[in-house]
Amino acid sequence: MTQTSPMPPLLGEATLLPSLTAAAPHHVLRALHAHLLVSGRLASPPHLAAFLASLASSGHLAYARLVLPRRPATLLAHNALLRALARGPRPGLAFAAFRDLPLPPDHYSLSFLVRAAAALAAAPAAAGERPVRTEASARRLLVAVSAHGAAVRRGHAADPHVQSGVVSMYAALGDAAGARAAFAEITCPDVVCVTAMVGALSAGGDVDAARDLFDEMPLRDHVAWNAMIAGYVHVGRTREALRLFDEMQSAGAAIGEATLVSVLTACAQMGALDRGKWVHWYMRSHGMRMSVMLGTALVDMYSKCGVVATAMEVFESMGERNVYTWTSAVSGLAMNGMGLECLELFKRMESSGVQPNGVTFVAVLRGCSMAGLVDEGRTCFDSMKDKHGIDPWLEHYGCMVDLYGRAGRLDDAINFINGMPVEPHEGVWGALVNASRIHNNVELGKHALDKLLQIESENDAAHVLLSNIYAVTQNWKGVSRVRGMMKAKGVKKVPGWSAIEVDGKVHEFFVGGKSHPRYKEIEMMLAEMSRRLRLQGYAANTKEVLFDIEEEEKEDAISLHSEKLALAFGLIALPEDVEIRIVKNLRVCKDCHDYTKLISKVFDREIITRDRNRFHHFKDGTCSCKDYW
DNA sequence: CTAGGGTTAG
Repeated sequence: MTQTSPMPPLLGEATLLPSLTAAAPHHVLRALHAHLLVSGRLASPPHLAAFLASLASSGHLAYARLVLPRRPATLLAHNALLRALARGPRPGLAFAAFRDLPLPPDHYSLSFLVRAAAALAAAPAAAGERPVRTEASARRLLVAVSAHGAAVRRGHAADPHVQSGVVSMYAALGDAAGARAAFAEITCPDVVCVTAMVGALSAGGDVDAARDLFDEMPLRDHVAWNAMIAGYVHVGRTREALRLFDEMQSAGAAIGEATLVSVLTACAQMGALDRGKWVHWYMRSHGMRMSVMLGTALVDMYSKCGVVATAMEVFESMGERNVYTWTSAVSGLAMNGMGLECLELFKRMESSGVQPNGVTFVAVLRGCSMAGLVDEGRTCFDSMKDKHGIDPWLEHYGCMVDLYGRAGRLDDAINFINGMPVEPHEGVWGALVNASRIHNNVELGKHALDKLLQIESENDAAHVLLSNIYAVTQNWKGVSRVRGMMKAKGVKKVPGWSAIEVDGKVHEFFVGGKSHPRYKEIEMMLAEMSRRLRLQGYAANTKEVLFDIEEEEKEDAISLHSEKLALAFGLIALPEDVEIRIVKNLRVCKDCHDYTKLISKVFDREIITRDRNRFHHFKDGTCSCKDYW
């Protein structure tokens, strides 16, 4: 190395600054430090600032605190540190740094402080802690208010960067009123502030207000579009999300990763495989990098559309995976009934170095329970605390009851409930109800339903089930009592629907719905289906089971569950060599399940139904769930 | 040297 300039050529300006802002291992940071010292660049405020940020984001805070006081205090350096802390894993540290500032803070300092408060508010509960309203959340509110207060006191509350931060900070806290109030203070909000408010309103569930604001925006950039699309996805209004995405493309806004992640989430929710595949194609044809988030969203979309093989291909192709990625894949295998593969993947995750979290355990426990892997599930549950230090949530207890109950080990399920260190919640009793249903234990079912209704007096499905039990056991007084209870409490059944995608368009069917433009054909097909099933000896059957879910309301005895309408439409509208994919919002009832199995055989079609809980892959007269759901 | 949008379960 020849030294022709006063600066050593080890690292040129072009490579030095970017490498300074990124997180790096300790030995690299030491080398950088030495380099900066020798070259004299540690005296340059931008270099010092970048170096401090790099130290902080690499977690070497003590190191940063050692370097900082030896240099003349500049806000530039201190702000860089604040910024890194605010974006780091422990945003609370930014508050300590703010308190210890040797100079009066400027609008940069305040914007970072507000960001730190927002990050703190949004921070998921500590590992193992079930997300609940605690003193911790009250403290977060105080912190947020104090950050906002500091901005006001220091006279920086009118800075646009601070303002947008304040709005999204209240949104992160779930304080929609706070966000509205802060937004109302802004005399002339710019695009960024309005976008923050669109996000805040969506997060608060008021998407329509968000949309009004969005429509009034004089100028919408791609982030504003993304915020609005995400808002719709967030509340499950997926069709509106996709429609807005179409408008976004027509408007010529830049489609980026965030957009596609939201679009994929929408496709996953509605089971729109064709649109999901289109996004995948779009990514490839535009040379987009398969980032962790995009890859995860793809794995999730393919899983929720029942195409596990492709989900796994994407998963395997990813260079980097985080908890979300692994959990998506584990959960995808679980809901498609692939218990052994699910367990195997979970073990791979454990050795991959990515720590599973509570959600991962919900997924793997569900996988075990779907496949009847009782002992394996128990081992997972025990390892959660012993090996991973995660305290079980109520959801995990519910999974365990489901695991024992489904396998017919009702005594174990009851003993497990009795041994719980916390009060069982609705999910636990719901799992016991379901187990009683599967194993035809009316007494236990009634007991569990009573408990469930004590906790969730408005639970529509529980009422329906209880009434069904009474009906099947010919207790008509019981039936009318439950009906009366429902009326008195104003409990309404959730309307059932089934959806099917044809040529990229999602068609929805409701019970007894005759509004579809091709209803005449559907009706004829239904008649044809009945005729051919009768030849196979099928008779509508609900007598054999003591009580069935029948979550979906029929208007009268002859009308059909929405699922059968969708199935008939699929038989008409899809080519013969294509599998029929149905998504429904409730669980499949026994009759529809039997019916679909036979249709798959008689019509020689593969049928894939996603219900509220899981997938059913019907082929040749059998179902992947082994009649066990 | 700032700001706004995005991924896992139920």
